[in-house]
Amino acid sequence: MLISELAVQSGVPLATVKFYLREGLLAPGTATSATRASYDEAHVRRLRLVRALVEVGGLRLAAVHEVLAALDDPELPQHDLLGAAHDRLAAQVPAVDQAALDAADAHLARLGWRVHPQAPHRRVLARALAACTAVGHPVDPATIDTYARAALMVAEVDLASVPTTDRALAMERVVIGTVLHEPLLLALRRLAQAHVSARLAKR
Amino acid sequence: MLISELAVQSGVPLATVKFYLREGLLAPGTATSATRASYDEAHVRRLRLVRALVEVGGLRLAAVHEVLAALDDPELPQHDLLGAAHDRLAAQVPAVDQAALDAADAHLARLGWRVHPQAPHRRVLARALAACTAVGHPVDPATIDTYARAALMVAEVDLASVPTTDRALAMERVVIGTVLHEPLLLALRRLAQAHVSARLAKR
DNA sequence: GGTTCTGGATAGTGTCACTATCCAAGTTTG
DNA sequence: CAAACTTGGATAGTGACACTATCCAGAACC
Repeated sequence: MLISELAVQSGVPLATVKFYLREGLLAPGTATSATRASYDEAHVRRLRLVRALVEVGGLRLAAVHEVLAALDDPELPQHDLLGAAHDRLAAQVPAVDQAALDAADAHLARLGWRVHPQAPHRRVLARALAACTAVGHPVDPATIDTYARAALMVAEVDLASVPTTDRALAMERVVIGTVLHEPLLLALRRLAQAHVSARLAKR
Repeated sequence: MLISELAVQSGVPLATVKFYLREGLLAPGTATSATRASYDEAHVRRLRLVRALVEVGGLRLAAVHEVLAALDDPELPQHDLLGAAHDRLAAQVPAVDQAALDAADAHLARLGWRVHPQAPHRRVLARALAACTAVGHPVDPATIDTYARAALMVAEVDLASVPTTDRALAMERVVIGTVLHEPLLLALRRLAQAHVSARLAKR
């Protein structure tokens, strides 16, 4: 497949395909001559994945880069596939002050969740909690508990659906499950809010 | 309070406070002379809200504008406070093709959720589902059902925590609950994934 | 043999969220 | 009272980001 066909197939403008090649988000095709290269289905898939991560997942290209590096890394230990994906997805989360982190850890301890102390999402949690407090609407522990139960339900189906046989497929599933299912969950939450709200209004 | 004090109090650079005033994200202070104005606690609160929405909620300033307009609109009907907030939060979601929308509606119908056909989150859901399918990992209905149950749990505590007496406070709660609790839920989901993953590895 | 397409290089665009500078008018301080 | 500072308002500049456009010389198809 020529680069122009790749562009058409994937629905990505040619100029953008070239840009992704330059940025290393897409592997070069196999050169068939000095001025020609051929691309295959794998390139189409990769291109679609990049677009999905950017447009639906809201990732920036630097994050996409990290994710793709993880996908393509054959050295990545099978057992910490998820941790690797998470680290690469939240690498750029800014530092938070110790008090906020302690508050987040207190919740995690209450929930009985053992997570790696370097897990970047501890910081995300801490930031979110601190922000709610800062605007005068602190999150109460009972609310956290409900959110946590919901999160646990979701996490269980997420991990259950990861194939155990094919490593490459598992890796891809983890990434897609983590990134592309987020808007899914958020959309469902807002729709559920609308549903519950309508239900309440009817009574 | 002078503008320079407001900047210090809120932790926002003076140049940025001026910028927000220009953009209409912050109400002008009450002029005490031709070259002086005074600001109060309400300005500090508003400034903190704007920063939280931007930094933690990831909203762009145009969306913050919409949200603040809703917060400040005394005409807004009490009963559809949530709908108004949602519409303003997802106004710029691009259109999706009919097939994707139909797929999303099929799920909603199965769940028995009655939502307004103009709810912008139907489109968000449709986009997310379509993206998963496009990259070769379609979401199966059982997964959606679990996500939906989790979303419903969360939505119920969200709405239960909205005060019914103070309209202004209720409005603020809806906005904060919708926007600032999102990173909370996402962080908890990822932490839950790590927790479940560790639990599985131990066996 | 002329049009079309290639990879590679370079430069330009538009959006976004600030950030910096300047100003004349007014206020505080010594 | 004068020097130094601060004010609101206007205007312009910055830097990150994700493209998008143009140009090129050398193939390749027809």
